[in-house]
Amino acid sequence: MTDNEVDDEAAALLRQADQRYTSSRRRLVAALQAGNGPLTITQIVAADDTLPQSTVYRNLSILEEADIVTRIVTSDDFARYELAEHLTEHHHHLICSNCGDVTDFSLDTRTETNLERALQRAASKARFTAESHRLDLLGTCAGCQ
Amino acid sequence: MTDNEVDDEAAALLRQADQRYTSSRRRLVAALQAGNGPLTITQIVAADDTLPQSTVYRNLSILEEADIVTRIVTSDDFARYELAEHLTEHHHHLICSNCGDVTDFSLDTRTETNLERALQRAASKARFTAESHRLDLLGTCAGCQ
DNA sequence: CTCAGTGCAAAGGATTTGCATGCCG
DNA sequence: CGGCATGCAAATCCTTTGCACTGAG
Repeated sequence: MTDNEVDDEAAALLRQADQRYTSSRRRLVAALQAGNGPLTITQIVAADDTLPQSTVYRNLSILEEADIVTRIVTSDDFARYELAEHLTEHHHHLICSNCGDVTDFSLDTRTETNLERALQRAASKARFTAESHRLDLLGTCAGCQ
Repeated sequence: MTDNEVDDEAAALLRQADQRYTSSRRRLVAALQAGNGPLTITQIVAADDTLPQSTVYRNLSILEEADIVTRIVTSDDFARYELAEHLTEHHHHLICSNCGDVTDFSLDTRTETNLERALQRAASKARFTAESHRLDLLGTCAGCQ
């Protein structure tokens, strides 16, 4: 999905949620598209310091409710946000235990499909209705070696 | 690993970290063994209300540092704690999006091994040193259907 | 004009910490 | 006895909210 398509989709989703696609919200979506992994509020404010923190928090929460962004928590004290999966590609996270930074990666389709199947089996055994899965790799990033 | 073995191992790890295995700490380890998934501070205090919150927080953090317990964050505002992986079995989590509860599950060895390999490939491609992985299934638990 | 969106500053809530007391070694 | 562990209460810090103001339709 190109940047413009994401933009259009975001506009549609917000309209559907009776929300406007304001300048702040556009800039948030743009910031998230620019990052190569989920971003913290601090990182977003640093990248665009015309956005006050409260606006960032408030709008991210609205974008989350409209299913445009997803909120992620890792282990440190900072929530991170990324574009919702249907606006990107299914992917996973490399989480650096040292600096806390998070970047995206993907598995090959074969592995992903097999995993999906195994998870489905495990879920039904526990009478659990699975909606999605989340897979993180913990370790040390290239910069922190 | 039996409960007693866990206890012995915990004692050894604490000694190694120059920490005592006090009564509060024993009770925390016992509480975590009893649960069939990671527990929140609230759940722990509810299960053993002779433990003051501050002691629970403080000791869990010490136990975490001694590599006896692991701290987990899901999406809600409560951290959860479980026994470290080397004191249990490798497992994953079913996270209920409705009630927030977390329970354990495992994958068959075959799937787990293949996954491990695929992750290793992906990690080295990103010059990331992988230490462990974390796999959660999100959805609705049996009780919340 | 109206009303949602904005920005500041103050409030909220999980978690942490200071300090006096108690207890293990 | 000495020092770590404990428990209470106060402090922290990310996050949320109240309120008055601004701007788009």
